[in-house]
This record gives sequence, structure tokens and C-alpha cells, in this order.
Amino acid sequence: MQRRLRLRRTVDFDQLRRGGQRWHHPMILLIAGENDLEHSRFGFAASRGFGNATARNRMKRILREIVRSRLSLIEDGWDCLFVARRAANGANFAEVEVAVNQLMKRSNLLKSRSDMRVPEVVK
RNA sequence: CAAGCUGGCCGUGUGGUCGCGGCCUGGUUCGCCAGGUCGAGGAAAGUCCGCACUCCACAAAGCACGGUGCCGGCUAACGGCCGGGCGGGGUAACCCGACGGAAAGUGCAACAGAGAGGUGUAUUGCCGGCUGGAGCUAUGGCUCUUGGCCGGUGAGGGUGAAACGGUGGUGUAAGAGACCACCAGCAGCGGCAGAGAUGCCGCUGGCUCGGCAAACCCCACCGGGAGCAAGGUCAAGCAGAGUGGAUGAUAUGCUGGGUCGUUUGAUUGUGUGAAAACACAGUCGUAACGCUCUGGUAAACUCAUCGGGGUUGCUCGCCCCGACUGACACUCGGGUAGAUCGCGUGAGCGAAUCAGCAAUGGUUCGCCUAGAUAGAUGACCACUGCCCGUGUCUAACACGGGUACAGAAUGCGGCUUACAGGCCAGCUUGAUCU
RNA sequence: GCGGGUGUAGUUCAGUGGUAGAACGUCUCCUUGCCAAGGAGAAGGUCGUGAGUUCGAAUCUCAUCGCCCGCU
Repeated sequence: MQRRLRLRRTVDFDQLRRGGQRWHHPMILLIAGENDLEHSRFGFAASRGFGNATARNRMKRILREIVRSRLSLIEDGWDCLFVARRAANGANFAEVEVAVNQLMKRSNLLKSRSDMRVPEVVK
């Protein structure tokens, strides 16, 4: 995933955690909020409690790859933060993919081809 | 063949599609794009030691505190490594050891036991003496005693983790290093071998003088503190200071000079005084601090608001003055976010060769090998390597499953811990065959 | 990256070389018509794990694992 599509500043993360809308899944927590850019940006996080360094890095790589593969389907102008939860430790690519799909649908962040309705997110 | 010991090594590979980071080249609408090339480990881990590097502190020495602890060597250094000594374990290959000092001093040893540190103890026991009782008797005594008192003794039994040497003898009422021989151990002196730890030998001594220092401690040696989020450079924003017509003045920052005052040292004079000394005044020196004086230097003729004044009676406009007002612009020093350097040519890797038992070092040749910063190695597919299970008598083969521990963040030397599965070399013991 | 603390009964904690303890909780009995309170008694421990020192270790030493906190 290109670096300009990534969340890279501590300030951005803090803002998102304070003001973002949240969707929960046993494996993953999704936090999203509007930005002023014409593209969306994504961040990936796994706390020390998730597992050791290898497990944390691997989970972030899997999430990054899943999001990258469906970039064209996601609405522009949103900051999204995916937080890996403890239950996801040990999960393989396919299992995580299912979880991400569910969250995407529930959050209405996917572009719909027929109507261009705006996702319902608290401002 | 089986069991084991030691040292070293590997820890899937190939191709395809999509994707990521660094560097180089070219293009660029300066957003990026294209091509090339490189891109995790043996432990990258834990952070237990040691260095380099950076900043801070610092006369020397000592004390305190912490660490290390047989000897010699290697090393940048180490608590690491190599070789050796001693002790312990194993049939052996081999392995393990915080392995200085207990006659420098202070301490500790529960319970049990008679007695637990120095020279002390006596329950049972053994022995002797006196005496009580019983029996026999040839009347002299003899025998028994699980009675009492006094004395000798520490060999035996028993307690304990540990009890002041072991074996044999002499000796004695019974015994004891009381004495003797041999052995073990200790101390002192000497000799030989060795670089040393240490080993071997001899003589003398008292005859035995124990354990714990991962108890305090003593001795020897080592150690300043903090860490790459160290530290350097650039520097939005916010806050601060200054400037905003000219000149002059003032203020501020930086900087140079002078003077004065205070503190302090030297010295002269005068006064008081017997003197020491004190007081006052002057001169010279010394820095530190403070104040004052002075020079240099730095910076937009901005706008708005409010108040006052002027312009022609009013409004607008214009002009002037003022403000604990605000904005804006600029300047200044410090500096946050951020950027950038630190940051990978190094105690580097590979090969050959020389010195050395070895750790290691020297020489020659070749190689350049990650550098991110919410942190780059991922996803999918095909074939394949290895291991396990099932099917089959075995093999081949088929099917199913598994393929670890773990992810660089300043670098390096060690130690420790985790790890599916496997390879190589040398050695030991046992069994069998030739 | 660096520094510090902690681990003992179900819970909260004592114990700093010599038999593992207290409070609360649990269980049994007494008391009561019943419950609570009260009284009596009992059970409950790999002293986080593994080595070592010592005659003897929760305690001393080393290694290791988990948890918590702080600095930047």
C-alpha cells in the first residue's frame, strides 16, 4: 500500500480515537472519521497485549494486504484505523478477510454502484 | 548394530501474478512514473556483562558503595574464550566447580543429644574403694546384687549434618596419643621440577589445633554519571521581546570601553592609643557582583479601533496627536511539532598461508552485504525438499497431516534463554560377525 | 531505550536461615421456631518455575517466567 494512503502521524491517530465512529468484531475494531483529503487513509494497530513482535507485525501485514486489495471499492475522504484484538492472534488470512468484510458492510464505507448515499457517521 | 560423548553446520527450493522499503539511472505536469539493483537471524530475543560513540561532571589521593576472585595466556574490554592445576561425577569418551583468606577479628549451628567450640561434659557402660542386703561354708572366706556413697575413665552403646584422627600393639584395676609402629591430616624449614597455580621428596614440631565467608568481614584487582528517545543542525505554529515618518532621546538584545559603589589585598598620611589595632582620607592592584555613563550594531514612512484636535456649519474624506487596544509585517534570541545528520568501510566477511598445543594474531588476495521511523520482506497459485501417520509383506506409489523458535531500529564482542526437523566429523562403551 | 517494584491459603497481606502464619471467606457443630449476629472447631499451601550454597532455603545466590508502575 502506498505510503500516502497510510496514517502516519500520532496526531491523526489521537484525533481518530477521540472523535471516530467505532464498529466492533471479536477479532478487529474499526474506527473511522472524515478527513479533508480527496482520498482515504488507513492505519493498523496491535497493542503489546496482542502477542509478540512477530505476531503483531504479521497481523498488520495481513490487514494491510486485505485493505489494499479492495482500495477501489472504499469511499474516499475517510480515515480508518483497524485495531487487532486478542482473539485474532493465530488467525489466517481467510479468517481475517471475513472479519474485515463484515466490518466494511456494517460501516457502509464501501462504494455502492447504484446509489451514492453517504455513510452514516457522526460528524 | 545399539547406547552415548564432543565439536561444527543447515534450518526448504524454483517459477508465475499482485504489492512494499532503500539506492542508482532516465523522465516529470514536481503529485509522481519507468527501468535496474539490493532488502532479517542463529538466536535479530532476554537486556545479564563488556566496549566503541555522544553529552555532562572532574586536581591528586583516600573513604563509602558495587563488582570480580586457583594459575598462565588471548582480547579494545569483559563476569567471555583457550591452555594448565586442584577437587568432584561417570565403566569410558567426557562433563561439572563463585575454586583467595576460618591461628586478624565479630558472629552462627534449630531439634535431638551427656556434651556443639576450644581445653568443657558423664545418662547408660567399664573399673576400683567403702558400705548395706542375700546365699553357701570346712568360720579363713567365697559367690550374687537390678541397693547406696566416693573416686578413676571416655574405649563401647546411643544422639546428630557435624562429637577432637584410623589400624594393630604395649600398658593398666579399667582405660585413654599415656607410649610405640605404620597410615591420614596440620604447621614450620629446606631441596628438586615448573613461568605460575601446584606437585614430589626430606627434616622438625606439637601430637590433631573442625564447619559456615552465595553471615559480617579481611586481602588483591576493577569501576565517574547518563544514554542514539545520546547528541548536532535547520525550523512551521503558539507564546515572549523589539521596531514600524525623519532627527534626537529612551528602552531591548548582542558587543566593546570607561567610571563609580560594595567585597577583598597591599601601601601612604592623619587621628585615637602604651602597643596591638581601629577610624577617616588618599594611591595602587585584584577579580566577582551591582549600578551608572558612553560607543558600535540590528529592524517596513503599514492598517484598523477608540479618544482628542484641525480642516468649511454638518456628514464623508483628508491631516495631526495620543493609547497598559488589537491586527499585520519584519527583526531578535530560545525552541515544540516536523525535517535532517548521527546511520553503516566495520575490533567487517570469505579464501589461502605463516606463528602458536589452543584461544588468537600477522601477511596476501578477493568482496561491499538491510537502513525503516505507526516502522519496508506480504498475499495467492503451481511444482518440489524433509518428517509423521494410514493402505500394501517390503519397496515404489497413493491419500491425509505437519514444516519450528522467532522480525533488524546506533554498532560490535560475549553470556543466557526459545527452537519442527535434519546433516557432517571425531571419539567412547557394549553386542554380533569376519 | 532505560529504571523500579511484586509473585506465600479462595481474597488481602505478615513472615528476611530452624515446625508456614493472621484477618476475611468456606465447611461442620452449638445457639434460634427460622435467618443474621455470636460461640466452638476443622479443612485449605508445588511459598511463580529451575538450579546452586548450606546439616537445613519462603528467606541467601544465579538463571528464567508472569504481572504492575514510572521516565523520555
